[in-house]
Amino acid sequence: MTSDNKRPLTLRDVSDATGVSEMTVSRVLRNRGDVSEKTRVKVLAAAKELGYVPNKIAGALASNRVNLVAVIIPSLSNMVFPEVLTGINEVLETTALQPVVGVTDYRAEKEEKVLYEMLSWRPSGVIIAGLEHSDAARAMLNAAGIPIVEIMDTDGKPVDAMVGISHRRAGSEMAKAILKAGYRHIGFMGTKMPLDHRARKRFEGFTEALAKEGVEIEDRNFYSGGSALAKGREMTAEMLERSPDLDFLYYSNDMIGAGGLLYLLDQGIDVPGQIGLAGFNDVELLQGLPRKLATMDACRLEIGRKAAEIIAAQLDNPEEEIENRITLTPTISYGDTLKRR
Amino acid sequence: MTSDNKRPLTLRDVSDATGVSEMTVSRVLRNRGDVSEKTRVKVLAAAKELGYVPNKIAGALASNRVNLVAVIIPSLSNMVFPEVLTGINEVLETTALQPVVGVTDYRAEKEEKVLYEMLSWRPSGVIIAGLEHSDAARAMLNAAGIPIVEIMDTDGKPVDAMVGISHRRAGSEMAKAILKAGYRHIGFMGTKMPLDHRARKRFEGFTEALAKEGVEIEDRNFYSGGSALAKGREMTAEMLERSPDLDFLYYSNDMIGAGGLLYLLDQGIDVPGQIGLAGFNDVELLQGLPRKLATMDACRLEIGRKAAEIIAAQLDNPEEEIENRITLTPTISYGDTLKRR
DNA sequence: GTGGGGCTTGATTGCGCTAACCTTGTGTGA
DNA sequence: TCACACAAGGTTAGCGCAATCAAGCCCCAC
Repeated sequence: MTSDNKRPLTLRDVSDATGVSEMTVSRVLRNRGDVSEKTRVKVLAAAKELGYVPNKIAGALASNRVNLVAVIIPSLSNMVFPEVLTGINEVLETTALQPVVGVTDYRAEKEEKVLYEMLSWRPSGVIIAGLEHSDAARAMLNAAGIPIVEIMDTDGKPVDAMVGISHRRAGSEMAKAILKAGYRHIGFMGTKMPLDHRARKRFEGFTEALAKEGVEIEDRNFYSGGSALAKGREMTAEMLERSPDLDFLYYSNDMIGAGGLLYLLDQGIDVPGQIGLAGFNDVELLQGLPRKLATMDACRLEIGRKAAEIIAAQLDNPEEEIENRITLTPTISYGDTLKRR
Repeated sequence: MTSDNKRPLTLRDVSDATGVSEMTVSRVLRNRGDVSEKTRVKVLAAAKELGYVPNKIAGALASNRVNLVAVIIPSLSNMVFPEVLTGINEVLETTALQPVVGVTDYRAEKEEKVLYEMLSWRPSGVIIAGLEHSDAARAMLNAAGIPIVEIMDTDGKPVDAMVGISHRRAGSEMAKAILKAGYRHIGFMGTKMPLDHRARKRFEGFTEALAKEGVEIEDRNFYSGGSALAKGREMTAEMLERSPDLDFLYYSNDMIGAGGLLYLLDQGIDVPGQIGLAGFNDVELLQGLPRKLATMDACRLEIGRKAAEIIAAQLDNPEEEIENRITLTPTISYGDTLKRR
């Protein structure tokens, strides 16, 4: 506990110290209404001297305005969501809004809890990852009466606005690229995450596109926990032991893909001649690998930016109709591990 | 904007719907005070049916209690702070407290702004990275009248409590280990971050310990921005070109160290025979590298846990004197790149 | 039957601030 | 010289909820 345990300061204290009314102090601190330069200076000096910090709780209650935007995401421990946050921040910094982040760990019941908790602070908007929510969560979003943007994914119906990419399409595009390059014996590796709907959709899009050409995934492997890079190595070793005839490995994220790549290079296997590889996400990390992994970028920064822009625009002018169903197009990057015919 | 734009619900609405007073509804929703099972059930049903979400702003103002803990960190884009957050979360989840994260980008003026913003919501405690703050920030922390824990670093004087490691000592320990292993021609690579005080302290500790043995750093290189892995490669290539006699490279973080390692292996250089390597942080990523980089773990999870425990304990019982200056001891991990004599 | 104790519920008040209105003082133009 | 506009600042009334205290109710022991 820090030193001086006196009663916390209020507008009243600043008012007493300067001789002007509380209202005038409030006006000065918010830069609102007409205040003479003289009193403005005096009030600011006193507030600073006393160390007064306005109580936003009281302010929010009185004005019925809260400059917070709830941002609800599944995880902070891979690079994808921090980058989305960066995009959100970039835009919100140009406004009076502030993001507040909640993490769900990919669990619907936690999402519900976090959402409830955040809504109880009456934010001005919500940015939430995914289109899949519990009925209760969806009901809360509907009833909140504030702008809602669902991000990352556009394969489904949003509550209000949405910004993302089609993961189904991303999977299918990658499948087409792989087939076009001439690979036919394909293995898949991913996370053991029934609740990661976007990974699931990519997988579905992938297998469907293969099926159209009469190709089936010949082996698959899932992991959970641990270092993704190490897991990528392990799983790849296992899979090639089990299915030595594979000529392509598709990884549900770049990190395990990088692990697989490092393993294959260690083993002296010809990549992409004997075996081709691809991941997903285009993480920065890949730039430093001995060979560049084929991947697809997920437009993370752009998703964050657009989502924040939608919130800001709606708050700015609720009447205005703006584009609020945005599907971005991820670009495939062939790198050095997906040979083109 | 979501559908029904009616006036937001209040306790009053639930009260009207059930026929009991607002106070009783409040009691039910907070599980506070004696309420008969019958009315409890009735009220909960009505609240759920209406989709009522309590207004914490009003609640906080009335009760003068806010169950938020402000967590202020420099960045989310490397793995170190998310892991600290995980530790904080683990502990706070066992309490009624909730973390709220603010990011400073290693800039003092932004730290000040973020702190001011967070304090204006009157949190119950603050966890803030580092011991270096602007005078204004320190004044705010002092005047806040709530538990403050400064984390990561213990080389300095805290405002209140602190939990971390001595980065100066971490640097010096690594220097000793390197010398003991017989290396003498040492290069250093790090981030171009005058404001990362912990990196600076490690560097100082490192050079001082070397100096004691009459050894000086022979070359150094700093980077900013871009993929750390790629930068590690580039800088290492440059440095070895410039100073081919180096026999050890010390990196200020594991990510650039990993880049350097991959580069040296590519070049067929004998690691650790010809050149030894070490990084800092013990990131999970290292597990998947072809060779394990020597490093030092920064006790990130534990720092988060302990910090949260201190906050929780102080709020629980402000009188109780608890250990609030905790210096953890990082353990050095030799991996495969720091040969021992 | 009756007084008292515990359980349950209700009424009042105010948290710190801001929206909306109101008052005062000053300068300006006809 | 006077009316009037407008800038500068004050007054009043809540925002939605929880602390506090008071009141109602029921049941049991004596």
